[in-house]
Amino acid sequence: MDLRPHLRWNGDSFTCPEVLVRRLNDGTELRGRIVETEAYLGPEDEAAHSRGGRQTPRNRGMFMKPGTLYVYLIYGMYFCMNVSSRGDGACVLLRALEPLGGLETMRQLRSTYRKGSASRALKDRELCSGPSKLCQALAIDKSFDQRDLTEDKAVWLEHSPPGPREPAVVAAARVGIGNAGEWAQKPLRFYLQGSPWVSVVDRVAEQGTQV
DNA sequence: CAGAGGATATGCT
DNA sequence: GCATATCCTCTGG
Repeated sequence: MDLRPHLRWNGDSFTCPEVLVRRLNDGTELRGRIVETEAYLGPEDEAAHSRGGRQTPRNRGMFMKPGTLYVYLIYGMYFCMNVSSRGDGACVLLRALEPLGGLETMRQLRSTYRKGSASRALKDRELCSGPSKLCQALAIDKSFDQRDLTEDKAVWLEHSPPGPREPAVVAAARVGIGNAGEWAQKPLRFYLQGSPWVSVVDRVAEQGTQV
């Protein structure tokens, strides 16, 4: 298994996007195809939590072996899910999934965590179109931090069957990192062009993308 | 549709 | 104290 998805997504061998599977305690399996990621390159990356090589209790998973999960709490109330990609502080943030199975359970999980929970039913596109949304939809929380994605019984990756055409991948600036200098501009966010499941579409970046 | 504001744990100055 | 790899609700055009 290639556990350096940001290289896969960047390279010319992007033919088999991965499917993330989450098995709940009751046996329900939730499935989503990864359609958007961000790469964080490690100590040199000013926008990464591992910048400067600093290790804290929070970011320890970034420095563990490739395939280790780094799940952290953001803004005091949401989770983000990353996969360590080299073991030196580099990782991949999962930003959006195309829901493939267990959508009703995802909808339930999402509304449970949401604020005014009594409100409207969520559309399919609202289930996994953001890093913290997908954590809610798949019931991923801090207890998954530092787990091994290649060994865990509750969460793993599967290859999705190759489609008729290679999907075009857009490389765009990462989201939500305004204060990281030149690193904020680098095209380290990758998503499937035209996918309705991504969190943020960058029309300008798509102009420069070779299809 | 765009923008403002709130919730609030963790790490840094 | 202050910023942050976010999301949701409310308001105004």
